[in-house]
Amino acid sequence: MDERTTGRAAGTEAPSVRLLLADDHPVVRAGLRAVLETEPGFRVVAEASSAEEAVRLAGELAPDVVLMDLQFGERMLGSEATERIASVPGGPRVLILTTYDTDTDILNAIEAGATGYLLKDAPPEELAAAVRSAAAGRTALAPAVASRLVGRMRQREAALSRRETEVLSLVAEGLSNQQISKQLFLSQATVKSHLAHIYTKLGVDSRTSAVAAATSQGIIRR
Amino acid sequence: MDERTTGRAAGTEAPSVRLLLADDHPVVRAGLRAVLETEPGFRVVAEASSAEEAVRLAGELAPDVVLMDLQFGERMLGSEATERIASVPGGPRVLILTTYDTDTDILNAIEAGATGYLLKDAPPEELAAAVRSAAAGRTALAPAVASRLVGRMRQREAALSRRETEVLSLVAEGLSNQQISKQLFLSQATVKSHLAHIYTKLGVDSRTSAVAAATSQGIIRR
DNA sequence: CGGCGCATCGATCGAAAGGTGTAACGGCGC
DNA sequence: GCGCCGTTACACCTTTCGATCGATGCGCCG
Repeated sequence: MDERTTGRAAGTEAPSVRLLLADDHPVVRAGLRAVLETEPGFRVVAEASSAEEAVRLAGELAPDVVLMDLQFGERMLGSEATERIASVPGGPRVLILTTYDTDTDILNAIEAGATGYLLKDAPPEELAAAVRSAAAGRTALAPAVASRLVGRMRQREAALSRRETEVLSLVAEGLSNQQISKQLFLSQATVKSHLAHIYTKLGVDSRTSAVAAATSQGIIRR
Repeated sequence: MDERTTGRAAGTEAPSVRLLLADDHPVVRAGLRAVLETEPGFRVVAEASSAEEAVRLAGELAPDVVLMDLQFGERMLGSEATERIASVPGGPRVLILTTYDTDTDILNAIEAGATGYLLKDAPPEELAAAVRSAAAGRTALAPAVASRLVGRMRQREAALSRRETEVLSLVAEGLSNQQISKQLFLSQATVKSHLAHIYTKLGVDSRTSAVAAATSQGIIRR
């Protein structure tokens, strides 16, 4: 709530946390820079506007923490960049900073090795605290994210197989069983079979409600 | 790329454009502030974190331009706030600044009286230029937005009626014709009738593809 | 005032989708 | 090796959906 100085004295040797900002929105990068550089103990060493650039700069500059967006323009390589950066043993911690909070996004990011997951509507103090936690190696989750995680763990049924997800995606695009069977070189019976399994797993009983459920849970995008 | 001074001399009488930033993300507000205040001729007089606050501050402070987000937390009152601010005769110009660029969003915003429509991934120069245009009363559209608009005008068929949109939304949530009829106190015949019209207008032939088409065109959300 | 679009309801009929049961095959773990 | 799971596939039956005819009342506009 109230502002208070950290326990450590400031004048020792300035152990600033070195940051890399990765986001495709210039405005967001400027905002993060503004918010974080006013806080003591942070130094933004570089900005990346694409996932590829983030991976490259993370390797070259070896920052302490990478603040990473999950949505980069059209392609969603944010999670992949996270994985590549986080896989380096002594490498930077990766803090995900995104607008959305779908279950699968969160899970994927954590599986990719992210140290924390923040939402962009987080207040500056929360942001700064999370970065400090990440720099120290501690996990940092936004409250909204944390509650989603436990809810997700409680009913981990909704794990569709790769094929099922593929079928459901085509359903979401509006294709009929007929069209899906042709596109995937299957019989309609198989498509129906997949759909029946999907319905059971999602607890629904129609293609449209399956799409609705999967979309709200972030299993399929768009 | 390179920094350069503006053509106008700075010392005349400082006719700064007075700005109100309305966005629910603190980081974005800070970013806008950082980007715009480094440019000469802009002054941020206030920030609003909700649509209601934006309307109130716009009335009290009478800024020249309001930079307005369309998505405020859960409810989408951004367009409503735009309408209320823009309806005042001598009032501020409203510049929409959002992440999404769906057709109906753009159309609604412009109908609500917005002077311009920008995307958050716009580079700082484009942003500053748009604000200057808006302050001068000129319309400012992001290139991506402009091209969408003309494409939209070309095939303006897809205008669903209010009732049709309502039905389609329920379809998108996964309800059956039966359930929709009960929820809207209609007969299934009427629901079917609405759907048939919807299919004709959207050029599709199934509920799922109607949802897909409407979603991609931004007619329905989520 | 006579259309026109919108919203409401009805009936019919064929096609599509969903429910249930059954089964084969390959991979993976205990 | 045996069982579980994912993927593929088929048959039969019921329900739902979509397409195509209708029809009525209402408000708006030229």
